[in-house]
Amino acid sequence: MELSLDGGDEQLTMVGLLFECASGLRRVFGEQLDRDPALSGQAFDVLIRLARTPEERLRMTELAVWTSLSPSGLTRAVDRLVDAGLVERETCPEDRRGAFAVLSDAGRSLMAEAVPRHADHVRSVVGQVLTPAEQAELQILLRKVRDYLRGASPDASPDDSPDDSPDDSADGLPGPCAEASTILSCPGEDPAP
Amino acid sequence: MELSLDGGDEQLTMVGLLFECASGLRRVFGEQLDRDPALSGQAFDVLIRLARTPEERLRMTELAVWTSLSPSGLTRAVDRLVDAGLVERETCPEDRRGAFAVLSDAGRSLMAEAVPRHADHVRSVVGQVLTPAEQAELQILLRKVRDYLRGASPDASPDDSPDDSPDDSADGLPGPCAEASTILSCPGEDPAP
DNA sequence: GGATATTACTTGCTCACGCAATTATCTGTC
DNA sequence: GACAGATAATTGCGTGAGCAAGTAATATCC
Repeated sequence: MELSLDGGDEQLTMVGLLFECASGLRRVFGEQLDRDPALSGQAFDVLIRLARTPEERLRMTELAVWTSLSPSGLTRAVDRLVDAGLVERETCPEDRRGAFAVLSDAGRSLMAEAVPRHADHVRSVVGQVLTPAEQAELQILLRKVRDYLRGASPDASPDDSPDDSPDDSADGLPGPCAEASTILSCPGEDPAP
Repeated sequence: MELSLDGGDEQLTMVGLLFECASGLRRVFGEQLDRDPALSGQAFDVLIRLARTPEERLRMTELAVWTSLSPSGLTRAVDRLVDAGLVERETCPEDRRGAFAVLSDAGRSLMAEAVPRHADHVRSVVGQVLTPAEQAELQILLRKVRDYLRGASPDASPDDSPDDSPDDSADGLPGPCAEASTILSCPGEDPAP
């Protein structure tokens, strides 16, 4: 049985390619990042997210969304970073259930050194594969997918909150800028200044 | 310090978006697949790879590459599938070190039911986000990235293996279909083989 | 022909992640 | 003001993944 090969599964193929690219890039960049002693790819992901936030602090929940981690996963990740001295926890005065993860001085200076190096690496790799025009095109397409996924996040049930319509731009997430997670982006401004 | 926000990091942003898309899609499709008992996203990935191979059998090493898994990771994954009765191990007569993973009858019939359903789901999601033209474009771009990563896998020297051409039919793998891993396979942030 | 290196896979160990349950706090209703 | 329900984060537990080391068979070299 041939299970519909050929061109009948363009979408399946596309998704497969996307997964393959993600894991390949993670490997390539992870290897580079791990040259810094205590800087796994995951750690870098969390740290750059903080570094690129106005006051270098984010609520745990928000950080979890940006890093595509579950709440518990983020708790452990931050635990490790706190142990490593790169991040500090701070309780939220307005809502005492909440906690901020804040970049420490050590974290800031580590990132000041690591980010440009990593960015150069990424630039060089991407530059070898795609022309600037292609890069721009790919970014647009991926952003469409990402925006859709943000909206469809919780569950595609008809019974829940009105925030999952496919075209909305206000899905309860951080600011207008809404950028990529894992390795970068530019969180515009804070939701609740 | 602001760590070069703004438009200076287009490539970094792009890679971040790609990671975010991958993990979002993995979540969405994984949820659906897990409705089948004993069909994790990872399992599906291995199985579809086998199902789409001419004789429904692949050497462990090859399968590891296609699924973006480490050799040990694949060994365990196949162990689970063997326990579940979906795959069988077969020793290679020409090279007695080697082993084939072969789709079992149960595996074949499971996939015969699961693949079309999954493909419909993927089609429907992708169709909601991208026009056919955009899908085609995205696929082309991702394939470029994937092909580069295949070459850069072991060591990033410019003269890589003649592995597979853009339409991949020449990498010793399933002929005309030869596509990406299909669902899932995120090896976290660790370097592979 | 026999020692050495290489390849193909497996096993031991450790660790990161997600799910489910838990604790503490906030919100809403009466 | 007190109780029910929702929300933020953490912890217990199980699982899947990678690295390093181990085993077996093959390839290479003298």
